[in-house]
Amino acid sequence: MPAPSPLVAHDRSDVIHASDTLARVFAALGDPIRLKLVAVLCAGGALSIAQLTANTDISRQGVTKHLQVLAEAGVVRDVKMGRERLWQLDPAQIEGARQTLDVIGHEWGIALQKLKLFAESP
Amino acid sequence: MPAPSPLVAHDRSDVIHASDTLARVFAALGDPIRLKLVAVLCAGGALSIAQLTANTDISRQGVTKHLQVLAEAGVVRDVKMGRERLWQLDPAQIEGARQTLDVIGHEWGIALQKLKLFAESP
DNA sequence: GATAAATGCAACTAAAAAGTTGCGTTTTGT
DNA sequence: ACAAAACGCAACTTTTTAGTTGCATTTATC
Repeated sequence: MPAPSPLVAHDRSDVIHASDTLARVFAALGDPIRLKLVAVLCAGGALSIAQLTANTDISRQGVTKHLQVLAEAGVVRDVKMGRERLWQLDPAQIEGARQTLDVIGHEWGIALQKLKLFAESP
Repeated sequence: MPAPSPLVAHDRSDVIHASDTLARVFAALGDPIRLKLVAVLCAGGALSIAQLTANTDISRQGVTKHLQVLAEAGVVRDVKMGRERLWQLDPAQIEGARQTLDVIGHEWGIALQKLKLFAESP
C-alpha cells in the first residue's frame, strides 16, 4: 500500500470523491438565478422557458443559458412538446451532492468525537 | 394574502429560500480545487496554507485565493498561530446547504407521490 | 543578528461567465 | 394563408474568476 502523506495527516479526499462532475453540480447550484430555477422545478412541474423566464429579471436567452448550465450538470432535463421546450428536475445529481455534504458533516463529527475523547483521556 | 402566480403553479422558492448567501456556499464548493480543500479539512485538522498547497498543482497564492472564497462563503475559518495561518472547516454553512438539497429532494418526492395518486385515480 | 520559512499585498494576464441584441426557424391558431 | 407565440443560433460587450509573478513583512531558528 502507498505510504501516507507526510504533510497532511487525515486526507479524506478518497472518502469525499471530489470529482469534477460533482463540482459541476455545485457550481450549477452556485448562482441565485439557477438556484431559484431549481426551487421552482422541484415542485414537479415541467415548465417552458417562457414560463421560467417570467420569474426572473433577465432575458429569455439568459434563462436559456442558465438552463444549459444546469443541464450539463445533470440537474435538469428537457422534453420537447410541440413548439415548447419543457424543463423538469432530475434529482439524481442533487441527491449525490446531498450525500457528499452528508459525508463531510459525518467526517467532521467523527473528528470532533476523537478530539473530545483525547481531551478527556487521563 | 397575495394572489398566486398565474404562470407558475407550484413555486416552492419560498420553501427553498434560494438566498444569495446559500448560492455563495454552493459556488464555493463548485470548484474541484476548493472541493478537495474541503475534503481535506473535514477530517478535523487545522492546516497551514503551505500544507494545503502541497496537495494541489497551483501556487500558494492560488490556494490562498481559493481559501478566501471559501471563507467568504463561511465554509472555512482561519486561526493565526505564530507565523502560520491555520485553516479549519466550519460545518454550519455546509449543513445549511445539505438541508436545502434535502428539501429539494423531499419536494420532488411529494410531487411524484401526487402524480402517482392522480394516475391511479379511477 | 543573520537566515530561512510562512505569509501578505499588489499588479498583471488570460480565460470563463453573464447577459444582451438581432435575426431566423418552427409551430400554433384563426 | 398569415400572424403571433416559442424558441434557436450567433455575435458581441462587460464582468468575474483563476492563476501567476514579484516583492515586502513577520516569525522562528541557529
